[in-house]
Amino acid sequence: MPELPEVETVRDGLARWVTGRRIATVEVNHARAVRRHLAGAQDLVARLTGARVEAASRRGKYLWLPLGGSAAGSALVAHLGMSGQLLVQPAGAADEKHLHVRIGFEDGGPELRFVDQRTFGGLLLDELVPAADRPVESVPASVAHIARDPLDPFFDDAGFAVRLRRRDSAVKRALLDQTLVSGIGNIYADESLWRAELHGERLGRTVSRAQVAALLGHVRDVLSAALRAGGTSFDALYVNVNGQSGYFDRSLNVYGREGEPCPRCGTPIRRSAFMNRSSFFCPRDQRPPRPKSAPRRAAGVH
DNA sequence: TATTTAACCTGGACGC
DNA sequence: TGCGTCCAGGTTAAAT
Repeated sequence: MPELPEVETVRDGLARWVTGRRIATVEVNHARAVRRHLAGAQDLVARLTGARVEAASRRGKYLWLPLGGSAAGSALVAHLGMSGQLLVQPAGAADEKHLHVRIGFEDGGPELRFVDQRTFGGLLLDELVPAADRPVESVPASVAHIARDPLDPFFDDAGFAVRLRRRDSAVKRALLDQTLVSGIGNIYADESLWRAELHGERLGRTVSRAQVAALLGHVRDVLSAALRAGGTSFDALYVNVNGQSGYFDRSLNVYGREGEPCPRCGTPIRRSAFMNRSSFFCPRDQRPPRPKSAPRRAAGVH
């Protein structure tokens, strides 16, 4: 699934292959893929046509291409959802089964394709606005609510710790909250918590400052290692812009490894349901929090 | 206000 | 073989 390392790998590919090129044609085959562009597919096509791609940027799991020329001040924003792909393909290559948007360029070179099996992802054209915490930086308005990611040099470690430790909900829920810290999904949340020897259901307010600092360090280690491996792929659902899979899945310690021995202590990895998805953890190294005790009856009352 | 849940979506795995 | 059910999970609107 595309989390930060996968999205960054795609961003890097877009920077190499698409930057500096002028858009000639845009074809939208599936309206759901542009549902977040509220003005509609026709408006998206009209505004993109003739625009020049100036760069490829990212915040968390969101990608965007700042535009110049007729669309200056705006950006083509993409989110890959769970199965979205941005592919750079020769213009004559066979269409993918779930090809939803095709963007051709004036130079006649490779085209940019948005392919998405589950259509949780999508594209939109949006205005760029100054970042709230650093106005010299601009982000699409639709991405402004997303926090910086832990690999961002302007990520605020102390602010993250304060907000996390104020929470009356689970640490894993906080890691997945993109308005608190971005780029982390289910896979890297479980891997980071395992490395930090923290159970994901521990409440934020029970975690010490030192534990938060250590957790952030592990998050950065996991994300960086996955980035070096080109991301994690379990199937053909995540690929870079050239259609190649990453290989970090070979380095996963707990995710998807129910019943296998914990690489640290040998205890079988356990799986549990959490937030409508699966959590994988070592029951020995990551002690679950004690369940909340039932409210005591007042003395003498039956 | 803070927190949690459900819906969206498709294809593969699995049981019968 | 074919059918039905479950599962994967990022985001957000709705519910609690």
